[in-house]
Amino acid sequence: MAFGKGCHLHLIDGSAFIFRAYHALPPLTRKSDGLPVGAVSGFCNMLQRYVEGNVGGDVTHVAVIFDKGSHTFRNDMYDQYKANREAMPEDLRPQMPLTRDATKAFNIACEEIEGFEADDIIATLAVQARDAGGRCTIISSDKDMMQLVGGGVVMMDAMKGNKIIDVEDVEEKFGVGPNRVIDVQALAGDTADNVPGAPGIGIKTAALLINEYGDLETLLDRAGEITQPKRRQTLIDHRAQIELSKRLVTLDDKMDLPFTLDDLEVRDPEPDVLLEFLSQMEFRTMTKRISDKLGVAAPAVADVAVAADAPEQPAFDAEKYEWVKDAAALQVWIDQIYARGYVAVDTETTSLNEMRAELVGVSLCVTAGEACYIPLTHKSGAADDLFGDDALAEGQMDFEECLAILKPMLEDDSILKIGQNMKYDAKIFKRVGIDVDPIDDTMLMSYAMNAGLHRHGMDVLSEQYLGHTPIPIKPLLGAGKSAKTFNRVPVEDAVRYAAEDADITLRLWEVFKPQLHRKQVTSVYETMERPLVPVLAKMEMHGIKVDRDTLSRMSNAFAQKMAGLEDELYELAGGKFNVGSPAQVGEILFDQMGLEGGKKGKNGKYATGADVLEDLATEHDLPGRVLDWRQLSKLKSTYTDALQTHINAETGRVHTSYSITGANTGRLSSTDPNLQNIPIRTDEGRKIREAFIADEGKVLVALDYSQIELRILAHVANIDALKQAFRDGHDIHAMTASEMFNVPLDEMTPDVRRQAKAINFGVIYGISGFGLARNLRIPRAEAQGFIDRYFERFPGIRTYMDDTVAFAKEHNRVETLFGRKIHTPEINAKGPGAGFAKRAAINAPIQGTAADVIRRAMIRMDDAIAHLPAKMLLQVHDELVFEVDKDAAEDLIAAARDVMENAANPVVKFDVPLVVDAGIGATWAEAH
DNA sequence: CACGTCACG
DNA sequence: GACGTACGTGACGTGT
Repeated sequence: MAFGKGCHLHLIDGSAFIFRAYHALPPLTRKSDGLPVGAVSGFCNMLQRYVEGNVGGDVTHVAVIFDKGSHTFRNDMYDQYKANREAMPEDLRPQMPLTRDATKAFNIACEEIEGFEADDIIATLAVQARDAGGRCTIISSDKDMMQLVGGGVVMMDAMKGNKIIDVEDVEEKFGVGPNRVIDVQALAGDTADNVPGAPGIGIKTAALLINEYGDLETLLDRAGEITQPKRRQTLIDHRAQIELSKRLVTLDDKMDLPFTLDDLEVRDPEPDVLLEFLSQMEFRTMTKRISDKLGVAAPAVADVAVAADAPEQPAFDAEKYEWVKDAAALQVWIDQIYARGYVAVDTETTSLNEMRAELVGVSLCVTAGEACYIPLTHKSGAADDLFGDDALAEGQMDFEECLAILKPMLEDDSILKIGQNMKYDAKIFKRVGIDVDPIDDTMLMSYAMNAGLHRHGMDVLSEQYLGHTPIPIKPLLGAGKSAKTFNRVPVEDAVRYAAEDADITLRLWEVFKPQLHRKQVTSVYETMERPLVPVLAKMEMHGIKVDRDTLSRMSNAFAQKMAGLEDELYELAGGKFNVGSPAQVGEILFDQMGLEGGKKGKNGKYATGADVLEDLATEHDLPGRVLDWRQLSKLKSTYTDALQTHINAETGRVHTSYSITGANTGRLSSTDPNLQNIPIRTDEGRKIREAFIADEGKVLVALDYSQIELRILAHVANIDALKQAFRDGHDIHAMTASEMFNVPLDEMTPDVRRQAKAINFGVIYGISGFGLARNLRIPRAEAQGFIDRYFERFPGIRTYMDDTVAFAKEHNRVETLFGRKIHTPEINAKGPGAGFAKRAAINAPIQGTAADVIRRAMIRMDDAIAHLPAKMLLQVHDELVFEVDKDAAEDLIAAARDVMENAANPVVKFDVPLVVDAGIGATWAEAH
């Protein structure tokens, strides 16, 4: 078919795909020869997803366009063009030709031309397609190609869920239509490509000028008419540079191409060619997956290509999983487990909440591909049947009999029990009287190796490391109101699903186990991840007593106050509105009442956050009242109301669940409910802590590290003045203020101290003048002055920050003092993402080291307080909360404080003391 | 289900 | 007024 009306051309920006694939994946190598192939693998996955996404679509022609060589006609114009680009990573270079091979293997046209950038080829093809009366979609988010949009040409951002970028989006980004984009770029320049532009002029100003004068040439000719003197002079002085910039950003859309649009017609992949390539790359699982999809047998060559030392993984086959119905069948599995010495275990239950969940069945796996499920309490009737048959389904072992057989194995020292998120299963087993030990946990292994690269849920891990998409649970359980619990799932379906989870877990373990050592995280995993599982399980199961009446009384009081505020607000606004709707609040403030300074966010709504409303409070009464209402609403809905629903009916206590892998830095996170964000900063909120109480005859004890992150900063950045202040027990913020502002300590004012405190925290967060200015509400220049003075006074801090960022750029990760690795995959990206990654990289070793310290304390705590009538209940990042018999409180404080203050020993010897403050009380409010 | 907002360290 | 910016989390209500 000749390209013409009705045709649709897709042009894929190959380089963008490659770099995304490279940064998205951990460094994989081909087993047989160690060739790096991570980017190729990701590239193939993206192509495959792209192809699948187009099945049934209207695309008639497609090509992947690559850059060729690093020297283009633009370098002849300007030798500094793209001169600030970092060199291509060593392990990416050999993969470049392979991505071309991959494109051809998928039977997609693959084009590159010496001396030209991919962008020029894309421009030429897009124009050809448009002129022929067809449509063109450029798959890229590169702003350099936005000049091409319009007249049937759009862009598509594959990284943002295939968002279409059309003329309107271009106008939003550049403030001018696509035909004037190059004029704006010529003025604004481009840091990423090292296009100079006009100094001091950015996109905003450029768009303003272009819109006023029509186009760049007119603007430059009439530059003398510009009223602002500085701007006028800039344009006159830099005319040549601006004109050069325009030539640099203008894409060549009239190239002579050695092929035509017709050569790009969509072709189906040829299975033999594609699978041959994939198996050469030794993408075993992808070969299997794609051969399944194409409906052909995986080629024998795939087996040949697999290195001899890599045991061939059997394919996943749900039909092979066994339904264990009686003791004899189970015993066969137990015998296998003892012969092997380890087993992957998974439980199925009625709830994700371990304190409410009832055990429904157990699955086991000893060899990849061979797994079983032991259903125990499946019901035969459906849940929604009013007269539902609550009888047990057929073919299930007796519950107690099964547990009696499993218990000795699960508790046997010589049998390693492998789980994915073992804390969950261990708690379920604990509630039926089984102490599972010893354990390994694939989720924690992944976290130790790959924190920051991806999340660590089974679906992600299976997809990433086994190339297998697990059977989804949704279709089995349903969703919304008609959702049922797992004990209502027909046993045949349950066997496939549940046994597969154990199978996946075992396979992941086989992949991860040898990697731990190679990635040098064995000791992190074995000393700071795995031992935390039983510690947290105990804390969570113990829970903390919460008084429902206190909460309920507070809820009522909040409701009354809110109703009063609502009346006042309706009065002020001159009508009813939903105070809880930021959109409506914004309309009232900025449209209806006409207050100044409304800023709209990306979805066109006014921002009405606390900072905005606080600034407006001087103008009008309404914003302040909205803030008061919001505070009450927050306290009521998130705390006094919701906490009541979390009080366990059996224990009368609240049982949170800690996630070990929730935060990339090593911190824990807390859910259902989150007990790490109970209010304390305002008096009203703080009262909620009065509902957290000790059991009769006991008290709550809270111990928290004093300034732990600043102490760690003083140590790692090696700042003598800070270290000495901590040794002397001085007020660290006052000391900082004194050093910076040359104010003697005894003349320190609270305000100066407050500013120094903000700077101290800012440093930990990767300070910027902008951020500090906003925080302190001072002019940006003043904030920058503070920062400059701080670095002048404490030069070690700057060195630490620079070194940390340099380390991150080289290794794509940072480390805590205890060896925890935190990946920063965005650190070498261009664009705003790099700024975030940089600050995160500065913060992570500090926050992470503090997290490691308290983890170590928690792991040692059990033994240290075993002789006391005390239980550890909660962790809040730098604080531990205990419940202890009244008369043993002081003993507990002594023992726990000793553990906490010495938790870094002997691995890290801090130059500063770690200091722990303690409090005792009948409630958490008192104890803090 | 995304977003804005706000609670904590 | 080149850009967009303090670090790390989780839960709630609104509005699509």
